[in-house]
Amino acid sequence: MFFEIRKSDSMSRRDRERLFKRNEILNASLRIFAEKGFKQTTLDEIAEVSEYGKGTIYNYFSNKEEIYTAIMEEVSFIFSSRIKEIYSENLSVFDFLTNLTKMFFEFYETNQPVFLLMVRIRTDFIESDALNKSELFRCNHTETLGLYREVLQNGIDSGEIKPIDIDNFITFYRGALFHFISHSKHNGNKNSIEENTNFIINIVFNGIFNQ
Amino acid sequence: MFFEIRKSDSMSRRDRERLFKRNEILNASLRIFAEKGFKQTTLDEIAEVSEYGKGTIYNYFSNKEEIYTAIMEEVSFIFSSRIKEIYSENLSVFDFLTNLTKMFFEFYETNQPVFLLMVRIRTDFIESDALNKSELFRCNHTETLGLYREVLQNGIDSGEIKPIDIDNFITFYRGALFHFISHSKHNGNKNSIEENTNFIINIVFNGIFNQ
Amino acid sequence: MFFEIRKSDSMSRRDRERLFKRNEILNASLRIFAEKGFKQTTLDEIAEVSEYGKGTIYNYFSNKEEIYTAIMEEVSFIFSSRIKEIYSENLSVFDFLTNLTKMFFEFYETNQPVFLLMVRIRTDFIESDALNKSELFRCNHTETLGLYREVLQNGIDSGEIKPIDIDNFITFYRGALFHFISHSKHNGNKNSIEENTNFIINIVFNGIFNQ
Amino acid sequence: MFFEIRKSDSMSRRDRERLFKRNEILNASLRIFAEKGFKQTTLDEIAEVSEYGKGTIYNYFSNKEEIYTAIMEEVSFIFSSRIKEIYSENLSVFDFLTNLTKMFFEFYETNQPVFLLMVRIRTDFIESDALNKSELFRCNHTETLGLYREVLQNGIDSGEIKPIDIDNFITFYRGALFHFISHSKHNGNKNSIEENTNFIINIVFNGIFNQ
DNA sequence: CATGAATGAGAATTCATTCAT
DNA sequence: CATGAATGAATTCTCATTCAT
Repeated sequence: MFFEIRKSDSMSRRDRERLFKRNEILNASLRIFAEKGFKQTTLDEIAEVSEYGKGTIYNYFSNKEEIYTAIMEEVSFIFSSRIKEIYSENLSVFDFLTNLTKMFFEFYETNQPVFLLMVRIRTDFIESDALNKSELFRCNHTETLGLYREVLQNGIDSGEIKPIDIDNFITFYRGALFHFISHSKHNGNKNSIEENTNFIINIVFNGIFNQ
Repeated sequence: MFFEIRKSDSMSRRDRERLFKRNEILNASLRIFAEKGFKQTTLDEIAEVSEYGKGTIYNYFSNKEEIYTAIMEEVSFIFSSRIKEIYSENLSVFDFLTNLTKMFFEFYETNQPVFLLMVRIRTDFIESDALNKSELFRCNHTETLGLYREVLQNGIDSGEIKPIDIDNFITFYRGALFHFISHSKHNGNKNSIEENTNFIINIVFNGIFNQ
Repeated sequence: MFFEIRKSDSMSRRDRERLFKRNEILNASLRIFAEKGFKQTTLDEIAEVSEYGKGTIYNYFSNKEEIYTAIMEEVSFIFSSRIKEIYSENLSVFDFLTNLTKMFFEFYETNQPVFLLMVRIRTDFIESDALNKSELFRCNHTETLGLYREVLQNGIDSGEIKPIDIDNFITFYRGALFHFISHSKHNGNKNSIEENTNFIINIVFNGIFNQ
Repeated sequence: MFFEIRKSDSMSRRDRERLFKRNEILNASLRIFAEKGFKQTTLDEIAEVSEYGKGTIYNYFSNKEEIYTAIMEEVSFIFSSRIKEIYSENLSVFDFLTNLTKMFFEFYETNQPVFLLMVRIRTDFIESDALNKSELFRCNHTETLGLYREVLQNGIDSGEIKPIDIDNFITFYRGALFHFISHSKHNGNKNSIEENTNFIINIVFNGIFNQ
């Protein structure tokens, strides 16, 4: 499960239970949102999958959008954290992107719905404008971009990579990667994470020209 | 406008008018579908934007899904045609992908909603299963893939490009390109079509490594 | 066809044509009303079956209800006439009802939709209150009842039949007959008109008791 | 009211309440269906008469047809049960039909809408094909017919009644009876149940011939 | 007159949210 | 808190009727 209690020490039993149930609802919702999108997902379904009453859900979230936002914030937080971790290792652009790519593939492997949901947000950003309202979400996004930029700028400065337009490259790379991952299963891709990672990294760093 | 009367010669005035109005409805729907997606789009809105009564819409299409399908079939047909044209010039992989990339950028420039809608389908394929039912749509898709494959295989055989996994490359390339284009405006990309095309082609063919 | 031009002599060509077309519409409507009832029948269907444009129909009738009323008035008129004919022969109750019964069976044979429609009215009398407004319809009904009553009263007076409650008998007899005829096909009844007539007349006049 | 809770012992309060409300909806619908027929009846009206919100109705039935089917199944079940009871007394044809006739008159007296609805089904069988789908309904019908047949066959074998065509007689008798009852009020029939029963039974068993 | 396109009032159905228990 | 019944606003779709050509 994606939503799990992590720092339960400092909480009262009541608070822990509350958080636990809240997470159960989020996990159920996550799966359905990922599969169907925001509008398509009904509260009846969330209630059924989460095995709580429909009314109960409203004790934890004040409306459907809030559930979606909570998920997206957590998702963006997790991704942001993972990226930060990799960033903190002070790697070359090549190693940074290799690790990043591997991390996304692994994430897909273990948390497919979360990943698909993230991809979906990038298209659906209009379906629910909750995200635009979410300070946290935008903040994570901006912060992450900053890390990417820094690594790439260093790579350019050190001569590791060509002096490309950084922001465009980020758009390009993330689009390619997320799309590739989310369509890989559908397209019958049977390669291992390493093979897929190498495939992408190879293209991006060396190109497909022979020589 | 995307839907326009092309071969009106052989039609009666009545038929031409009917087609014209049908196209008006399609053009209006297209914009809204592109912006909001299938489920989000209401018939009231289509009626309002197309400036017809709600009932009138149903004189041209038997339900909402049929409008969506009609659009998608036309969109897929147009893209398929453009790709075929480029393919028929018997170009090298480099020139093929360069022209293709330019074509997609140009398409975005002149028919932004159509392009966005196409991108949306790739995520939304669940929202409406109309597409799965559309023989024409699937057919265009398969045919297009065949062209890609042939060009790439020739490129590999002739030694122009490395012996990459063709299907994975197609997934990668299309994902990258479509995502890049659809996010370029949102990301403040001010480059010309040529600049953007070169940017992408350069990465894909030469990589970002410095030498 | 049920609606046919009968007295066309005194009419101008224009009037004859008008009447002819009006009848075509009525004949088409009749079939559909008989099969589906008033509400279920759409003007689109009437237009299609009658092979006239929807608008044309409104040149002959000012609304759907008027078509229905026109049919009902004609139907009630025809039945009323047939009953009058039989009545005018001054028959015994036995012969009167025998002829009447035979007539209804024959009518069903040649004009099944008309007959079914008539039966339907007896249940549907609420669906369209047109009938309540139709003076002619009520008039035919009353007149017919009068004939029945007279024949039966004469039969009672002459000692042919028992002194039964006349109005109740009429209700009973008509209900039985109409229901029997309209369900006969559905129930797999393969008897000839004579056999069916005898069957009913026999029960009504002699009863089913053995002796 | 027609729908009432009968075996509430084994149910929880919640289930009892749910059943109670479901019955309220059915009773309201029954009246309207009887008066107007299936198509004519709107959910707005059912909601209004049953004094529930329109949405509430959908918590108990998944669509309008299901309400109609539920009613028809119950109606057919009740009638079937009553007929079985009378059948189980092993009566002569005369007593069987007398009791049956009385039962139908009594039923009309206490549950007029239910009776009218039943009569309506016999004409409307096309309006909603729900009935064709209802196994239970067809089953009750077939079973009931079987009882009629058995009683009549015994009557023929024992010499009580003439050797008539049984199926045709059933069609005749039921048509006559149902029509008579449903039109009696409308026709100003003021007789008691006994008088009406005797009237019909007398005709059917002894005929109207004077000796 | 003939036509069929245009229309909107009306009907069924869905679903987020409220609320009494 | 937990629950699910109640609700009505919103949505899709139908169809009698009008009207311009």
